[in-house]
This record gives sequence, C-alpha cells and structure tokens, in this order.
Amino acid sequence: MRRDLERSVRGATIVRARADDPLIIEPVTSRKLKRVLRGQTLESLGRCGKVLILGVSGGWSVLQRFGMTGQMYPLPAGAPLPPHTRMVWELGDGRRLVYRDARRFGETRLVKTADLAEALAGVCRLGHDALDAELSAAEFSALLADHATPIKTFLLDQTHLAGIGNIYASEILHRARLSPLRPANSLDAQERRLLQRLIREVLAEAVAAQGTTISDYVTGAGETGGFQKFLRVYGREGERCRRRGCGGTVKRIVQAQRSTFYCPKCQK
DNA sequence: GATAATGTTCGATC
DNA sequence: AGATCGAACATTAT
Repeated sequence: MRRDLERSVRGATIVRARADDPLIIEPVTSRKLKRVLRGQTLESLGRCGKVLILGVSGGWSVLQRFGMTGQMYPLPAGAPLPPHTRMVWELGDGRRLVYRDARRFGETRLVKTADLAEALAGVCRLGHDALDAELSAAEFSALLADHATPIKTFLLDQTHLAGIGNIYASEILHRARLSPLRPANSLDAQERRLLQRLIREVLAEAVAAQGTTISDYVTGAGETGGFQKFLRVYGREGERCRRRGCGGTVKRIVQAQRSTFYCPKCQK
C-alpha cells in the first residue's frame, strides 16, 4: 500500500481534507486535521509495522492504522465516494485520496513530524519493524528469551516486533516447521535463526505479491492482492499440508482469541 | 440466527 | 510489575 501510494500521490497538493469525527484519536479531531492539511503537500509515505505514515508539509504527519477492513487509495477525478468512506483528501489534480473502513477498527492520528519516533514507540507502542534488516540475530534472540508466551502469540504482539498479522504469523511458523504452541523462549539458536529468516522471507514475498486479500484488503491502487494464492496453512483447516512429502492435515486452534492454523505433523 | 473475520485496547485476574 | 485472558468495538458474509 505504501509503495503504491508513493508512486501515485507523493508530491500531491492537498486542496482540502475532511474526516469523520470518531476517526481522529490523537490529539484532536477532524477540525484540526482539516486545518493542518489544507493547502499542504503530501511529502512522504513511510511505514512502521502496520502503520502508514503520511508526511505532510507544515511539520505534521498523519499515522494511519487499518484494522481489519481499512483501505486507502486515490479515486480518479469525478468517481463517486465508495461506502464507508471515513476520510477524504482532495488532491490538486482532482483525484481524491480516500480512507474507507467498514468495521471502523482503524485509527488515524495526527502527530508533529518532529515527534514521530516518539509517537511510534510511545502512543503506538510499536516494537522493532519486522522487515527491518537492522535487527541483529543477537537482538532477535534477546527478544524471544524474555517471554514464555506461545511463539504465535509473541509474533502477533506489535510491541515485540511490529508488522506481523494473523495470516503471516501462521504462515511464518509453518515454513519454519515450528509449532505455534512452543514457548518463545524454548527455541534453540538454530530455530531462532530460522524463524528470523522466515519472518523476513514471508513478509517480503507477501509484499512482492501485493498482500493477501481474503475479503477486504486492497492495495494502494484499490486492487486485490495476490498472496492468498500462496498460503500454505491459513484458512485451510482440514486440508492437506502443502509441505512436500508431509501428508499431514492442517489444524485450527485458538490462541489469544485468534485462529491459528498449523500442521501438527511437520511443525514441532 | 449464529458464527467468524486480515486488529487493538481495556479492565480484571493471575 | 508484568503477563494473560475475555470482552468490547462495528460490519459483512456465510
């Protein structure tokens, strides 16, 4: 989404903006958002974990979380607003950048760009970005060592590593042949290295495939993703494990109130 | 009608 | 103090 938007709307002028009111959590409301964005330029599109960072001239950044059903993409000039549109930025060329979110689990925040790092770590409580290659093996190991919680639950916790969602947590563990029930601190050095590698591999492949569309996700161009075609366990309860030569059956369990899919035969 | 869904936060309870 | 669990948020689809 970030990459699509960088290509299509970076540098655009924000003629005017509007947003639904329950949308803006920090620090104020749609009135402030409107005032801050009017006439500014959308200078940069960044990301930390699952948070999109829209950098605007005038010293402000808009942080957007998407929850389960959030979408953001530019509409061609003249196109009607789709249902559940919560925020609209009118751009200089007549296009409208829209944020829509049927379930309203998403969240928009407004922060001073100077306070960005502080906000991501503080209000957003984000840990190290899961795709950031800067995290050393030793640092990754140290994160795991502190926690006896099941590894699946650990991967989902954005305060440890930011950016892994429920689909990718199951997919990563399947590829790493690790049971989702293993306590995070029970992995040996080899397993930790494998896991760290597969976190980056699976996320990178998913990004290359434009994300996973089960029902709502769309790219920053408003199109469905393609990674759902490559899922090995997620959503496949009762079906055959896709690992070559395994022959096991994918099982669904619930951990921390979320579905986990795994193959008990090849994931230990 | 019941259930589940790509997510996070809150309060209660270890 | 820190971890962990269930409920809650709102909407759609099966």
